[in-house]
Amino acid sequence: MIEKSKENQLLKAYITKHNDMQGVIKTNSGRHCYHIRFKLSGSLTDYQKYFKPLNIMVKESDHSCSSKSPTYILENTVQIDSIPKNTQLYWVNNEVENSKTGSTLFATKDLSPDKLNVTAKTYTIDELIADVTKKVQLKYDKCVATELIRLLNLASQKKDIIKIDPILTFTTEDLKVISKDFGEILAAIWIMKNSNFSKVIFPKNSNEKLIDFYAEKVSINYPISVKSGKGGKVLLQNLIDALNRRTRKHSKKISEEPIYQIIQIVNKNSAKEQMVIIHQYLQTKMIEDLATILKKPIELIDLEYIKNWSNSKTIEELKELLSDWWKEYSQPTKFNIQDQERLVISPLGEAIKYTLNNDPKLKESLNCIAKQVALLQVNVDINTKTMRFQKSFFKNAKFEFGWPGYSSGNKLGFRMV
DNA sequence: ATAACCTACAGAGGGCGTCC
DNA sequence: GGACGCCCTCTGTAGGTTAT
Repeated sequence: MIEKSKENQLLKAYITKHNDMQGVIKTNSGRHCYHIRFKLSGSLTDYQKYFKPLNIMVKESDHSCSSKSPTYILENTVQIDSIPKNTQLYWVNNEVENSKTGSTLFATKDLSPDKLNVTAKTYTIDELIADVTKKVQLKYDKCVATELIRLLNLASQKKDIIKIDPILTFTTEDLKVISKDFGEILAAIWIMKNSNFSKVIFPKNSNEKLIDFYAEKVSINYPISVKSGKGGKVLLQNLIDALNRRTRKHSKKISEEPIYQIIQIVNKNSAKEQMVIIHQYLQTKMIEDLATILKKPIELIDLEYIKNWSNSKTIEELKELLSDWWKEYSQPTKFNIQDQERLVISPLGEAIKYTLNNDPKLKESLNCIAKQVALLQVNVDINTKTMRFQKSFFKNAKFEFGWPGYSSGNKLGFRMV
């Protein structure tokens, strides 16, 4: 394992500078270990060729910095300025064709409306199919483009379950990415056909998080959200942003909602901090019990204290101290960790959604707000043989608090159930 | 420029109810 | 009583943004 050092920091800066000149864009990711991350296509021989002018050689790495993309070691063969000879730095090549897992055809978001350049413009079904067809033909080779175009045309049918015959040649992993990103475009085509919308418009990606597109009927734009597979959670903040965007005549003021204080806590505090503070605000039994274990008054417990406390003990000691508490509320399963506060914060977060969902006032308040935010959620699920669509009206749906979990780093959210 | 933080996207896999 | 599928909990990645 190569640790971060003054020397490889310099090496990273040196490579970054060269990449910038070559137009190779760096991807920011500081996870797991100190490394540099950028895309380079080809094989090891091609990489050697790329790095040769820099007097850097590429080696296979026995340590992996990413489970999706391969890790290599970059090493300078001569001294470069103040970088000593043989300084090593991990490099993650996130070029999609080299992915170890997942799709090897489509990188994350490559098939999204934003990347396909169809945002901020209104489309009828035919216009959308025509434009996306053109974009896909430019971007992918004939085989891939043909299959994607088949999907576009198939989505324009008046049924929920659409048979794909002959079956698709994509792998299951490709199909996940297609469902997730291309699904937004397919859903737009499907909903126009199946709910008599005349046009759709995709907002610019940066603008709206919860709304994937707007569909037009009799000159009114209705917000629509798309989920693929089992669907993810949505941040509470997105709810508020979406509501502030469109003022409704009969909607109550958000600040009068019981959920308002929770939202404030979620907004003002980091993902980890809020898990402590919400428990304190709601005065849960769980935080009382934790206070007993920590031997610290509830109001004096904060993230900093939990960090210091948990990281001053061994994992075995923590298991002994916390096992009853975990058994009562939420059981973590990952123990091979550096950030030992996880063993306290993760259960607090996993448990808080139940506390919130079991509070009728809060849950009703969440539902009241969420129902106003969009017209429809369209679920898309694609496998090699079928494409399934399902629509749910927000006003008839039920919502719950949910949390994507500690390792995601996300704040408290909600989802349609 | 870098490290740390944040967010969108979820998936993996085990428990558990149900069917044969 | 084993197979199967659903559902829930816990775990995860890629890529963008912010603070220093």
